Amino acid sequence: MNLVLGDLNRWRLDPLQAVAPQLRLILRSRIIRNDLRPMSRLSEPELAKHYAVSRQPVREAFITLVNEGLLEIRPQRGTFVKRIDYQSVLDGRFVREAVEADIVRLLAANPDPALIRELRHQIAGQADVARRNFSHFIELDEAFHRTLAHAAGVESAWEYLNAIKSQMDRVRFISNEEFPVARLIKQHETVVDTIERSDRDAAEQAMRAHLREILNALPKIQTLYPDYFEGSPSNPD
Amino acid sequence: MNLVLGDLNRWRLDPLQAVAPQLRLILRSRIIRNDLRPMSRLSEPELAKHYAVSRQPVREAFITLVNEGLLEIRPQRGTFVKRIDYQSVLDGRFVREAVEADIVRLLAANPDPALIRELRHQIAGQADVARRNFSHFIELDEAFHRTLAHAAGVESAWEYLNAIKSQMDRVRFISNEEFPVARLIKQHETVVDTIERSDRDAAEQAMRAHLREILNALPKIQTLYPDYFEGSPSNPD
DNA sequence: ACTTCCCTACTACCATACAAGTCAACGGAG
DNA sequence: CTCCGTTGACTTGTATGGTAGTAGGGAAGT
Repeated sequence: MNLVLGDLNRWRLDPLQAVAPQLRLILRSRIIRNDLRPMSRLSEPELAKHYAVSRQPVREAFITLVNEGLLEIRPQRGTFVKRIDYQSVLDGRFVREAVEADIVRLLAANPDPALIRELRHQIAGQADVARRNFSHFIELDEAFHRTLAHAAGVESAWEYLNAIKSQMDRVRFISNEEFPVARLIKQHETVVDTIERSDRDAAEQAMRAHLREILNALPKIQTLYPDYFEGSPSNPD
Repeated sequence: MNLVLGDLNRWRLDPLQAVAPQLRLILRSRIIRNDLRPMSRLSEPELAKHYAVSRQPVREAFITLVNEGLLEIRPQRGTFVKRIDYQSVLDGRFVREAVEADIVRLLAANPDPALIRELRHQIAGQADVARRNFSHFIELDEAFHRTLAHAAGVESAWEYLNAIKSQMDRVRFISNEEFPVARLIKQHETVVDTIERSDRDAAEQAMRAHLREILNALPKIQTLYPDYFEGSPSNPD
């Protein structure tokens, strides 16, 4: 069985920069976007040949992706795209809710008009691309939440949440139909509104409700694509 | 200038397991315990020779430690123990406060007598080793907080916080004198008491107060050891 | 028909060699 | 003495070969 190459060659390597980090980004993106599917096999030599590099940088990219929970290396057996750990998604969502609830509380305590304007501007952009380009919407969604963290003065806190966001985004890319984009945007608006009128409790609740949205979609998706998950109720491994 | 080897050879490598992960754990532990100090240089070939392995596994261990924010590889220049990013410690603490506040709220909503007993047992152990062995106390402290996460059903959430804990522990190991262990243990007791009597707000506040304790020590330590930090007010890089 | 063993084709892991960039010391020119 | 270019000993990054372990298929034995 050979590797699922797809349109892998859309990506180009910059010969001036180190190869391993570039491969890391490429593979990471492809896994999150479900272009490389769970349990599919990644062959070190095959990828190396395809990019005309040696096996070593490929291997180093693999190692970093193992640390991010996206790959699984089974020694002397092979390297595979990790299935999505159901419980980890739930727990990651829990972490995000806790952190971002505190963030909006901070912001609502002392609303900054410039920030409100910026957020409203971003939301307008989200509405623009809403249905057309789901992948683009996720980027804008990422930017929105990152802006909140930045405004609260805890931007590096957001870095800590990257691995969490990755797993949640994987779920979204498996089946974007399950995510009511219009509603998500409405929730963004509610968050901004409550911050603007300095209603800390309402802002916190709005953010918590927003981040619980995935709880509606997750079970459906797990039922539709059970093979993509592990550690789930119906697939306890 | 050569590497600070110290009593590096206290550690032994198990020839049956892969070398790179073992090196990763050894180096990680030495960095967190401030045995390898910020900005000190780590030489790939020197470490390789010392452990009688090749450069490759050493290099792979380095890469994982870069991802954990403990090392910094400057290409063609050298590999150095990263200085502690002041803002990252603050933001990491912020994340922990948010998450663990929600955790104890969950636990207080439905207190489990068996859990309360277990936690009290752990606290007794903490008091035992309190002054004698600071390193051991930190391990028990880690176990305490992990037990809370486990009981709340979000143990894998705790995994996401590991990198945060690492940086905070580095601060503690730089100068353990600044940390009033007796008070920390008292705060643990307060957390357990409030959970037991199902006082959610009090439990949350107790945990938040507990995790703000490092805010007292951090500025002092930064003043005493400015070279160990970067991104701090007085050392803005 | 079923089990056991071996052989082959893989794999990840490690060792070694090579390439390319960095930096400091040295030495000669002005 | 000062300045600048060169050199050479470092560094990390990449390439490639070798080793041990795994899995699967087929042959031999029960």
